[in-house]
Amino acid sequence: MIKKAEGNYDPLAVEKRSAEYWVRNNIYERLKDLRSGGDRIYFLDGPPYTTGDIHVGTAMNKLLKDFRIRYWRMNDFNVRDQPGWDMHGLPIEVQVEKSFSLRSKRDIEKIGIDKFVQECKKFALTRLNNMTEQFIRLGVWMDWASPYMTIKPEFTEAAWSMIRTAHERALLFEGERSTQWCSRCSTALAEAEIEYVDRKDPSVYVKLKVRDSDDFLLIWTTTPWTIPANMAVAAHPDKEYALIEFRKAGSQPQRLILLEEKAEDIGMLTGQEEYEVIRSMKGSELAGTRYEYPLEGFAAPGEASENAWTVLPSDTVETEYTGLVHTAPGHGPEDFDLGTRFGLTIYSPVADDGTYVEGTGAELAGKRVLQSNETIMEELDRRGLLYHRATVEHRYGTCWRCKTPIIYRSTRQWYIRATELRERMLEQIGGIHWVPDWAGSSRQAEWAKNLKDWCISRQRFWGTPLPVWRCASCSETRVIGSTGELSAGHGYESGMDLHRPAIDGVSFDCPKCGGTMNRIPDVLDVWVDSGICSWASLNYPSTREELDRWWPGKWIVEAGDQTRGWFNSQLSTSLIVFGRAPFESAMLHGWVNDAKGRPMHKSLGNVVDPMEVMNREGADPLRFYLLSSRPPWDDLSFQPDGPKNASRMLNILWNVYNFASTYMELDAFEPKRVQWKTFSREIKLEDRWLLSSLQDTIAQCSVHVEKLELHKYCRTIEKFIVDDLSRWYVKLVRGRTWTEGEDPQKEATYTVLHYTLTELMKLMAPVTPFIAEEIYRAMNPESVSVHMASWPQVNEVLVDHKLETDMAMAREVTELILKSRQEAGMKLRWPLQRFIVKPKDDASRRAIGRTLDIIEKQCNAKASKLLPSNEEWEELVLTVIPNPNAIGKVYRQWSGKIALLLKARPAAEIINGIRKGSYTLGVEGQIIKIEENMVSFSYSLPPNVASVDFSGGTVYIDFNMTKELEMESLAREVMRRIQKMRKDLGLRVDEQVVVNIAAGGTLTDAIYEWKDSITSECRISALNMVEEARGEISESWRIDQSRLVIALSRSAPPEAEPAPAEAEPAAPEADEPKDDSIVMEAGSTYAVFEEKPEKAYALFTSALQSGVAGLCLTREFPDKLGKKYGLEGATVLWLSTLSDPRAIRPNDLEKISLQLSDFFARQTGIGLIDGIEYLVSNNGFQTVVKLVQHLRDISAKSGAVLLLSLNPETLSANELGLLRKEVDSVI
RNA sequence: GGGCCCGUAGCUUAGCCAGGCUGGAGCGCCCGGCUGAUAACCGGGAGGUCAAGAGUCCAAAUCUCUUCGGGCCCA
Repeated sequence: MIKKAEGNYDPLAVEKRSAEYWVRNNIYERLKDLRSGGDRIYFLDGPPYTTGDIHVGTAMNKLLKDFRIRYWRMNDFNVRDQPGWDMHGLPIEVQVEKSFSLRSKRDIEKIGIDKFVQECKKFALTRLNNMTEQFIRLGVWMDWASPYMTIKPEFTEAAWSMIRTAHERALLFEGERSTQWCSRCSTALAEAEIEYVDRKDPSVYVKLKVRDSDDFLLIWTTTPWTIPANMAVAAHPDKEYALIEFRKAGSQPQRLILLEEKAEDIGMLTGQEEYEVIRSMKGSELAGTRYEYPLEGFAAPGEASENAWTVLPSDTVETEYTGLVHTAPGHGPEDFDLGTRFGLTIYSPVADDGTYVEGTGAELAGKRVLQSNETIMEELDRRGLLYHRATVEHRYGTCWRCKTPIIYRSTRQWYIRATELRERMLEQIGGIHWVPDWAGSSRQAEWAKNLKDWCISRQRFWGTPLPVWRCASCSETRVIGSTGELSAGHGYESGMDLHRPAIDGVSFDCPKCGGTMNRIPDVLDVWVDSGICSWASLNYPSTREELDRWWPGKWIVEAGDQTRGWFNSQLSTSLIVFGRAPFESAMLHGWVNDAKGRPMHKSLGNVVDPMEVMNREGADPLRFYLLSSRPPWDDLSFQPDGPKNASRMLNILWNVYNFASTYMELDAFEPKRVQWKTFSREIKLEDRWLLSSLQDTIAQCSVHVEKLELHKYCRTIEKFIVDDLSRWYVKLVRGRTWTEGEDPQKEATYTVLHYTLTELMKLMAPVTPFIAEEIYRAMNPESVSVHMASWPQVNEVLVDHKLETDMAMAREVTELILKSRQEAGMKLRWPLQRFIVKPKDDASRRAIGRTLDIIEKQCNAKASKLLPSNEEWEELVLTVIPNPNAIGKVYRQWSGKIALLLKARPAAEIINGIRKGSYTLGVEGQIIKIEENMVSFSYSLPPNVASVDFSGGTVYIDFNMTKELEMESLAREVMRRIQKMRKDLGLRVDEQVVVNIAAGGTLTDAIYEWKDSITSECRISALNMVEEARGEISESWRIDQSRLVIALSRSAPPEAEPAPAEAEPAAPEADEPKDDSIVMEAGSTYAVFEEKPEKAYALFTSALQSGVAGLCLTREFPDKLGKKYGLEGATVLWLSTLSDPRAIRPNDLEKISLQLSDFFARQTGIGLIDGIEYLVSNNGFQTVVKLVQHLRDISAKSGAVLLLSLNPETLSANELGLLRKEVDSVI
């Protein structure tokens, strides 16, 4: 049975209920079972890093995944949805270092690698659990029980195997290169681990003295700390350089060699007054120029070679600054290349912790390089070699975790020859389906074109060990590809942890020289771990089974920054192992920035915590907001109000659900019992319209979801809920649900609402899974879960586009009339006399024609009229406008009089006359002929009528009030106030009340006139006009100028739930004095006037005890009544709208009459009617009196006793008098 | 410096690919209404040089180019 919604929309409560339901009933597992036979989809989760808490970006990321997985499942796919975790690497090492207060790598070695690594593992696992909880709270359904983790042995094996394959294919090499290095972490970093930030650095112009000359080469650099390692100067061979003499008063002239075109700019830097080009030369001519090492004696220079400290030609030099580039092959990557080409010493006097090594020079050794810029600049200045210094702000790389600025330093590292993979990678990128397409065709392809060799070794601890062993004596190397191979090593133990330091203890005998091979102590770049996850998580290469079943992945989705990250690492590793991409399609999603569009950073203090948002607004609102506000691939500026607004929309949905379920429960609506035949007969225009609109919504949502335009999907749903369902449909059908008793049209509404909510919840299940589950299950108590339902399909039978456009026109007209009413200051509660529609064509006429009563009702108009197309409304007033000029020309002195006469005549008569030929008037005995040019005509609106144009014509709105309308308006004002008071009293919608009103004048008249409507509309059992109004609550009101006091009381004590037997007091029968003084005669009718029906029941039970048959018609709950009075042997007919076999609807008078008549006709028993007032309020006084008369006559014939019980306060004096007349005696 | 994305009301945005109605919404603001879906909701109003400039076209928010600003990726 459908139950009323649980209170107002409380996202947190709904989410708790749904989440608990899912866990308690294993819904997720059952869903997977349900879809296990479907077509397979391998979804690949990009593993988040286990560093702490989820943030809005990761929430967005998982949301997109969750959405698509749920959608796939609703389309019967069997989805592999294993989530993953990236758990190795520097970020965790850095955090663990902090927790141990360690400051360097050496400190780690001091406390022991084992302890450190164990702590890293513990850290990662704790964070993993924490983050899992958070994703679950967000409503993400993935296989949280068995995620893949990059620290597991199968990942180590897969990584080793990949590296072994790379080695076999000659794609693995060790080389000395200029490496991006973090001095704090003492390790190399890959491109993907570098974060670029704006940073201020020195901008320095340094003079290098040309040998055996007074000329200087002018170089520019931002890294003075690399000058000790200077080995050469680069110049572009094709550019024009010049030797220039700069002159300035009070200074020695200086001769500098630089790019000729830059002479003026450079001169201005130091305020040179004039310059002279002594000699121009090409860069190629400059090549070979020897200069003096600038820091001789201060820093130790690198080892000399033939080209050391000379100008070298290089095409990479740009025409910026001086065009002469300081070259330190031990540092910059281009410098390194140039140095290698010209046989320079690769000199890097910097240790792995970023300090100058011993022997660099007394003032430098042991100093941090980045802090030595100043020392070096001062020294250069002292030597007269500093031409100019300033600062520059530029983008500079920092370590992704500790934010230390990177340095370039030449080291020996292990590389994957990614450059070899480039062509194949581009080809694969072209074959992948990218969303949006520029993500692949432009971005990823652009990245791949610039692909560099991948440095995979790190000098750290917490990571997958590099599987390379090397002989200490002969340097023979061996790459291990599996634990199988490893097991042949010394120190290997079965099942051993493959991490450092345990793995470092495994050694091999050198096959070449018999020496000992030890592992190179490096670990792998973490991007290797995540790069191989598509097969490592399938336990390949240990077994092939899962790989064959699933691989390659169907779809991945990550933020745009993964172009260089996960997208790249997956493509690279997969090309090595399988020669193809590991996924078929990829989607890019945007970043979630702060409200102003700036990226969220702890340092900026603008980070939004998704858990906080969920705890405040709820997960469903957050989800809906994140998906609805922008296309997934655009960046999103997170608005603090966003989730709140989404919640407001969901609240409207909830209100619709609340509305539907309230009445469904009240009427015990059973969707299964609805018969199509009845339904299709009773269905009304607005029902068919909503059903059609729903089909549109389904169709559009399906298209949007297929195109992954989730924002459009969300907006389509929002529009349907707010505009169509709530603002229009519910408004239209409100009246139907308010009718009492069985009503096929009401049932049709329920059916439509039930179907609509059910389908809508299926549509919403992927985006707001919690509320969708609650409403879906409330509507379909026998169903297990909305998430096990199938994605809705359009039912073509229900589509009616014509009706939709017609209804749109009806809404347009309604809105215009309402607007017009508002402008006229006429409240909606006051009935409008009428409106007239003048359609401009037949189509509009048909549209308005079929929806006219809807418009009428919505505008609260008593009547309306639809004119034939293009026909003018006959009540428009035709007025004649005399033309004094034309009249005066002919009739001179009479012209004023003629004009007056014309205006006094009916305009229609005049126009008809003129049309027929002429119209004549008599003025002072003269016949005056009115010519066509003497008058013109115009239509004007009758008084108090407004006209508004709409797309299909014009509407005339008649605002004229009549006495009757005013009465009705006042009555409605009274009703509204009673309704408000009912609510204040906290009554159920179907509960009866007694109302006493003290009012005067017109108001009293209005109330009398509309009494029937007021009593039925407000469920009043007795409405009394009194001098002084008293009741449970009373309130004083003002309507226009009149005042009134309304008092309101419950007519019966609130119906309590049937209480457990032991709580119920013992039947009071024995204690109650029986009133034996009254003797009831057979065939008579008695009325008992009493506040509570005690005497009546006493009489009834005593009669029963004498053995006669009894029948009781009551509003009381039968069980309760039985306990109280012990009505053995009596039939109880229960007046109630609830569905219960004993219940009989209070407004079903025919049935009531039938059953009672049947009883009274057959025997000489006693019948008690308790609750006359209830019958009165449902059927009107007159009708009930007729029933009483009818029963009285029957019982008089058969000799039965009819007993009526009623509270005299509930009827007016007049009514009581009338009733008295109908009975034999009043007790 | 290059590649890509974005720029529409105070804020968040639809429309742009396939040029053509009065550039639609939501939030906020102001004014009003409704009252048994109601700690809700509904209507109206004010608020736009569609980032700027140029071009194509009968017609440009939409197509092209340039510039400026923001983001991502890379030099």
